[in-house]
Amino acid sequence: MKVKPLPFNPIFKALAQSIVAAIHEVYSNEEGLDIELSQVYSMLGLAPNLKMGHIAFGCFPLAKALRKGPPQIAAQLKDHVANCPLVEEVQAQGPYLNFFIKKESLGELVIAAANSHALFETEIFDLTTQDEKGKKRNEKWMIEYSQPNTHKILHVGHMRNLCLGNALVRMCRYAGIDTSAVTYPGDVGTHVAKCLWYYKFHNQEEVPKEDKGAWLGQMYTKANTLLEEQRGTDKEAENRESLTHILKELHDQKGEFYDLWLETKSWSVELMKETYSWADVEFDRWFWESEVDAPSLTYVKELYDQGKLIKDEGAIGMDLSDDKLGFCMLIKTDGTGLYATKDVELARKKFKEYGVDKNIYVVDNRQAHHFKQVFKVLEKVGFEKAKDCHHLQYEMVELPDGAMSSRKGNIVPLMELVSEMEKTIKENYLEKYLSDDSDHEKWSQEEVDRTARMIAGGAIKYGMVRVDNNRKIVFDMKEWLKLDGETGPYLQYVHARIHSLCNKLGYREEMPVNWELLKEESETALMVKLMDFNQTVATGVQKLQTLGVCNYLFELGKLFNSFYAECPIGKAEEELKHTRLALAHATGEVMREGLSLLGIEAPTKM
RNA sequence: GCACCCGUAGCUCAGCUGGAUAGAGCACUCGCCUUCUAAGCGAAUGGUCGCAGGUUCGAAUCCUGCCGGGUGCGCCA
Repeated sequence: MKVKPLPFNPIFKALAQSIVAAIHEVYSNEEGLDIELSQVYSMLGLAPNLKMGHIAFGCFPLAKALRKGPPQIAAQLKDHVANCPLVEEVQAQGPYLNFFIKKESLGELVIAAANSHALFETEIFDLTTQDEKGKKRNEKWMIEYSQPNTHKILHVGHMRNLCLGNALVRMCRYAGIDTSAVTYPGDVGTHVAKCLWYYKFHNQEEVPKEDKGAWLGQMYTKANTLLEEQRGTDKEAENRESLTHILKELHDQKGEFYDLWLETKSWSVELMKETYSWADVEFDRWFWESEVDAPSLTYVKELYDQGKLIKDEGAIGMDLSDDKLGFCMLIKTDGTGLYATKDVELARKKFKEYGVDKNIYVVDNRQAHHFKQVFKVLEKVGFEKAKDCHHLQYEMVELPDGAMSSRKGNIVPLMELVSEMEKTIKENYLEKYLSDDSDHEKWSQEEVDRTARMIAGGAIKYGMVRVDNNRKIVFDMKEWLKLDGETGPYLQYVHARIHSLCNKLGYREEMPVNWELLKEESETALMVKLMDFNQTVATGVQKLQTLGVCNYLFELGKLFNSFYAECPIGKAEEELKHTRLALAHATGEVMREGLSLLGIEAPTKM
């Protein structure tokens, strides 16, 4: 992505400055020496373990310019870098300069910064771009995610897209990018016709009072089954005729099926909204497929009239074989458009309405070819913004026995997973709080329900975004109901523990602290990890990946749990108690902030 | 046939813009609640990084070929 990382980490920045100065001091006479602060900054990283140091600088990239071995460079720079005010000690270990940072610096610049929230308000990217008048402004991105079809059911497969897109939007916004979140539901097409066909001619059931969207999804599945059964029989032609008739009414926007479409669509939309609300997702704009349908056809016809498209075998499209992308069909022989046609129009609409610098599509990897074609067509017809369109692909969610398909009906409806999980959580963990047992504080039923909801959300969302986008997720209900180990609830538990701890010991930001007292390895490890939070998010935004943040939070959680087990807080001497409490609180703040980037709520007790 | 993705511990996965001894979780085995939430902590076990070459001071990481699995490639979306 276009954004450049800034030297936002004050500790890294000070070290980088110090290293640059040292290089100039030591090698002032050398030729070809042209090293910049940002370069050195980007070469700094956490040391592999605390015995070696806190932050490491590998001298490899300097070796070529200086024509010296990296270990020699490290040894020569060592003494010149030691006077950096934040540094306790520097060691040259082979090709590396390893820095030990003063506890005072870590305490003030990391712990105190997290507790005052200054850490979360740091600008972590160079976000400015220039507008037409040369005026600087922040980058504007658009992320399109969640493209569910109406008249079908939302299942766990849709959750990956939803959780990934939501997390990316939140991460981009955290990073200061002006990001709009948009969705593109499919409310037209043959799937709708099939559903309405079954509903009108074959359904015997009463329309339920509630959950009409899910019920409608079953109509669609039944329609497919019946159409499949009647294939090859004398009904086949009749069915095809009916479907054509329905599609025509939908296209003409009049007739009984059009009215039926409006009504049934609202049932599906209700289900979508319920799901989005559950997922804590909000969209700035809903782009309906029906809304770009007609304009897309008009536009493509214009392109054809301008001679930018060709007719082949009766269909109109663009020959992209020079780009090894085959033929991109845009108008079928029957004169109607396709998916690609609408996406060409939608891209133009997005840039026109929002004037974004980057247009990202979160869509599964089966559409990779489709988007390459669409973007190439846009480029070839002279749409300059085509270069700013980006397909973010991810792998599918499958069931142990293969791919999910609402056509076949072998799916796990999302809300089924949610209720199953909430039930398990209550039974295994929360019901004990309802009793008058003196071991526990008593909770209200409402608190239990709300907490179960948060934890189920944490488990599902974390499960969806913790693996690499390119890796398939095999959904196994049994596995997902286990809530120990690397899971959302593990992270939420850390937050709940910290909250309860701070509550019990009366944490206040103004408590007198002495950072020098944090001598235990688990304390240092936690501080160093906390220092790396913003960098982790920045990298995630650049790579459009969520797993980095997940790994970070899990490691942070583990470090906290070790610290919690090893370092008594309540029983510690007053000054140490306050200092440790500040460290714990800072961890809680980073955990809460990090979870919120993933769209996950952090319960205060569980 | 062509294109893209995946192949790391028994299972699920990190690590991949080359760099310090290949890491987690689950499962299995041991230990830790009269002490701040045991959804936790500690310890032990477990790997020819698919195979073969190449580039490099250095390769799980980059390049080439092969093997195995998945997906896509004109009238669906």
